[in-house]
Amino acid sequence: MVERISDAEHEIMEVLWEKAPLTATEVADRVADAKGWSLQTVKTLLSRLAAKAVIGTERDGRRFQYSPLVERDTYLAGVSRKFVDRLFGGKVTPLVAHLAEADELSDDDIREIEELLRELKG
Amino acid sequence: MVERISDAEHEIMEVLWEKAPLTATEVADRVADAKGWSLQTVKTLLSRLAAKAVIGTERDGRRFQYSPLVERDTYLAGVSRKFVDRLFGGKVTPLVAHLAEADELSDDDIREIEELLRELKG
DNA sequence: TCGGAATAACTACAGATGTAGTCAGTAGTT
DNA sequence: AACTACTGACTACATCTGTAGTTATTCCGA
Repeated sequence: MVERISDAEHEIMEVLWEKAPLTATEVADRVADAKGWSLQTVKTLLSRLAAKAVIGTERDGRRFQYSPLVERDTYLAGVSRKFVDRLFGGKVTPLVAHLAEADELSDDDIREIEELLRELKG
Repeated sequence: MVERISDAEHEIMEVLWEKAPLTATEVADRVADAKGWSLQTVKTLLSRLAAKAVIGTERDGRRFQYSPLVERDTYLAGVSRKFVDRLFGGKVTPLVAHLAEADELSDDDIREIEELLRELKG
């Protein structure tokens, strides 16, 4: 079971999933645009993630290199599962149905998903 | 925009979405099995939901009748949107793809979804 | 009418979260 | 060798969350 990752922590993870290892400063640079967090804030989030053993640290002189210890897919699987369980009784179909009815699905989306499902069946 | 509803609060909402209006005691009875919360806890959650204007109260003598002010569908739409935005770049297809690859989709699920999509187009 | 039971309002409190500030050590520069 | 800037470690603090306890009021039954 992957530890709970908060919203802010998740932003950091996305950066590290895209490229790792990175130093705290490098991570801060990459979230600066989107979030405008101070370097200190980023460091706090990195510490918390490291404390949860979701990312690993490797000393590099006076600083650390941070890398994810959890695959993005693994994390997504856990979160998706929880989401579907909590809101749609664990069934994916109602979720898709809901998104469809809420007009979240364009015709293109529908075609894409149909294609995907065809491939799944072999 | 619907206010953020916490996990515990969501449990309460599910009860009220199923049947409303209900008094605090009635709500407590209905979540007792699943969650084992004390009556006080349920009342706190009801107060917080009322403070957020997600449920409404109507005086009934010395007590309150609570009812949802937000439709379940509306709420689900908002939460689903946020979820898909945050984790799948706003695209539903990758979500379905992910669930599929993570073996979260049974053959039956796939058939159901295909059926659903067919209806959507027709 | 009086006392107990029910009920809302208020208070509590620890842990998580978002968002930093401060401090102390170290590496590189002059 | 001394100073400065970078960096991790520790501290801070308001808000949200989960989970109640306490208090004051009010209604119903004896």
